[in-house]
Amino acid sequence: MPLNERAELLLKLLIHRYISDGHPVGSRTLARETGLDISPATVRNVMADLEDMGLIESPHTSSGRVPTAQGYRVFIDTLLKVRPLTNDAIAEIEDRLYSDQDPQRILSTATDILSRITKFAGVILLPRHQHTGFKQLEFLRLSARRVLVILVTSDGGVQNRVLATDREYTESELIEASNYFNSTYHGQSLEQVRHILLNDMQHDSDEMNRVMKTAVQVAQKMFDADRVEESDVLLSGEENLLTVPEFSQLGKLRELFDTFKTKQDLLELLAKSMAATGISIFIGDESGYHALNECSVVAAPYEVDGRSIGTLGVIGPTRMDYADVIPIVDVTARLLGSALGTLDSDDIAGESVS
Amino acid sequence: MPLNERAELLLKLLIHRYISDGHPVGSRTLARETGLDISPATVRNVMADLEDMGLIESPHTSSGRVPTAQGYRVFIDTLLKVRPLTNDAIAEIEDRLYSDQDPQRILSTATDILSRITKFAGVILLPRHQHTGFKQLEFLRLSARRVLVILVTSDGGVQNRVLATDREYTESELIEASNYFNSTYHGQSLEQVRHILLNDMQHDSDEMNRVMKTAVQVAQKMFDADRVEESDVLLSGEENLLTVPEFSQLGKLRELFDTFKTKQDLLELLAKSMAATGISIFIGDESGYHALNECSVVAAPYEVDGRSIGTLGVIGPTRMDYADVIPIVDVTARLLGSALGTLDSDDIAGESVS
DNA sequence: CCTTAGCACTCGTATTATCAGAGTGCTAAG
DNA sequence: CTTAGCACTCTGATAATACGAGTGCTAAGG
Repeated sequence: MPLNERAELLLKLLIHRYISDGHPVGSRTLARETGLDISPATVRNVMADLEDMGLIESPHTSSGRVPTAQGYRVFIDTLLKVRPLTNDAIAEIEDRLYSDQDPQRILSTATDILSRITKFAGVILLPRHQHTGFKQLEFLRLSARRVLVILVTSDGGVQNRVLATDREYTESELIEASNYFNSTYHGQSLEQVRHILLNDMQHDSDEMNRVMKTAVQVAQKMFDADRVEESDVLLSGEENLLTVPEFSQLGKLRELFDTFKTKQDLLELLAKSMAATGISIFIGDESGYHALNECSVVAAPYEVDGRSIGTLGVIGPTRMDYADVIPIVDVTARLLGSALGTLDSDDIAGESVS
Repeated sequence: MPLNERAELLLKLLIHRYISDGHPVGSRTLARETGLDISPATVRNVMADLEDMGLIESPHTSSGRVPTAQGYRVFIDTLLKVRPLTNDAIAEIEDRLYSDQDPQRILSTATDILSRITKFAGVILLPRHQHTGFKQLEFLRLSARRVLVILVTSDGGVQNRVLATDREYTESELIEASNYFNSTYHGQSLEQVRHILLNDMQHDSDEMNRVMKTAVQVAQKMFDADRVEESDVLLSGEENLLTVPEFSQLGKLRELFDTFKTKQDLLELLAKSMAATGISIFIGDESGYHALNECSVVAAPYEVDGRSIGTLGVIGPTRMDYADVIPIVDVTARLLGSALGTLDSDDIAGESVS
């Protein structure tokens, strides 16, 4: 069931039209739109075909047609010409991303950029720390039984956590411990470190001296806590969705915001995008999540050193201007990747992970 | 213009009734409600008086009456009997707040508690670090020109920031610097430290050795950055407001969420509450912020060691059940204070701030 | 002087009817 | 295959209507 040229043209025009003014579009309008000398009746025939193929539908017996998720899919995959960003726009994104040194803040800047430019919600799947390198671990004694553990990763990220310890450690024990730890695990990936730690815990503790045990125990706790953490998704600009006419029913909106709050579904969806290469687009119910029924998600992984470490994207109504949104997501992902990469290469020679 | 007993009773009943079902309440309903043998006409006379006093108003010429902001004010100040929390409920809040060691997370748990229980939005003004004590500053060399600065405060809080430095510092310089810094400023309040730092910068640098300068410069940067930071307000449960009938107009809602996003107004409002003692309640436009027109904010400062260090509260529609919300805010503030205080006293003897 | 019954009046809301406009599907002719 | 014509459907706006709830006022009664 290949589309002939005219059907393609009409589908494309219909979607453009629908995206730009949001009303179902009828045969007369569409006939005028083509520029060709073609009558509404003819258009109606073609539209009937498109409807049979499941690409468009009419909300009511007699109002114009509206694209279905499948219609958008065909449109995006085969008909869409994206509208590249101007150099100015690119430079502006770049400026904002490069104006900070702290990876955590850069990431949140990225979602902010996405939501501000698109006027929808920006979302980002934070880097999975398993794939980044271990760089440094420091212990700071806060009080008798509370130790602050600071983990520095090769991408310049810093995490800290206050741990309640089982027994009291002295200042010097902790220093020794961190020295031991840093020299032992230097240059490994976090994933590897975690594995080794697990092993070390299984070997009976006799082989290890007390200091090693200290370090391992404390670090183990830290890694454990890190795994549980579900703050892996950052969202911003949700408020933009309030004024999107598609979401004018408060019930829908509530459902959507609840989904945003738990983040679980978003996380899974973005994980899918990360597994793919390039831009992923989930249209309407394609995502499989009920709350995202009327939403589309445009996402792209961002890479450092040629490896995808996370995904960012935009969540908006299915009726969004893909030609605009796609390049924005694309460019932001690239620039974010290189902004993070820059931090990386800023490391002292010899400390980068192989 | 004092209210006689019957007028008070009627105002109270009217507000209760309005709070519970949201419809303007008329004379017949109210007459029935009293239990007294009183006719609707009599009630109407009283209502007319109350309207003259500005305590109630009718949305339209002929529908029942609704309390005005001023009416709520009188109600809350003189007529309201709060509904204390059950011991179970208190214990539950306590459990959640005490189940964590990290002040940052405890604070965010607090807003979560507020929003979950009240079904409105929870908000918290984070502790003003100026008033807490300085405890420890550590420098960690990340790369040639990037230093991680870790500031530990006496309340157990940890802040870290990556700084790009003007020149390269060696590992040992940094250690010396932090030693110098920690011994010099030990036990001072952050406020004091900041002041001394400012002074130190003004004295011509000749009097200071290089290490001192290092520490001061880096710390100065850190404090500066901290001051600018406007992440002083934490909000949660905004999505609860989506289903509040009062906010069914998307325009209003959008305005509200924008206010939430910038946080500036909330910050000012909560600052007012912190200046007061005990529960503050801002009803409707009393707050002075247009977006909060139809909202009330119930807030209470939380104290550690008898000193208010922040404020938490609930943002909901003016028509909220104050009898429930007030004790929730009150109890949460108290428990949060003591939860944070516990962390404090956990410090090793001699390290607490006088 | 306070209370109350009665009554006319005002609005808001829901229901219904009506009508114009937009669009469709079908048929038959070019 | 295209197109004109036509009957039909459905939406949305507008107006008419009726109804219910509630008010304010007045006048009578305690």
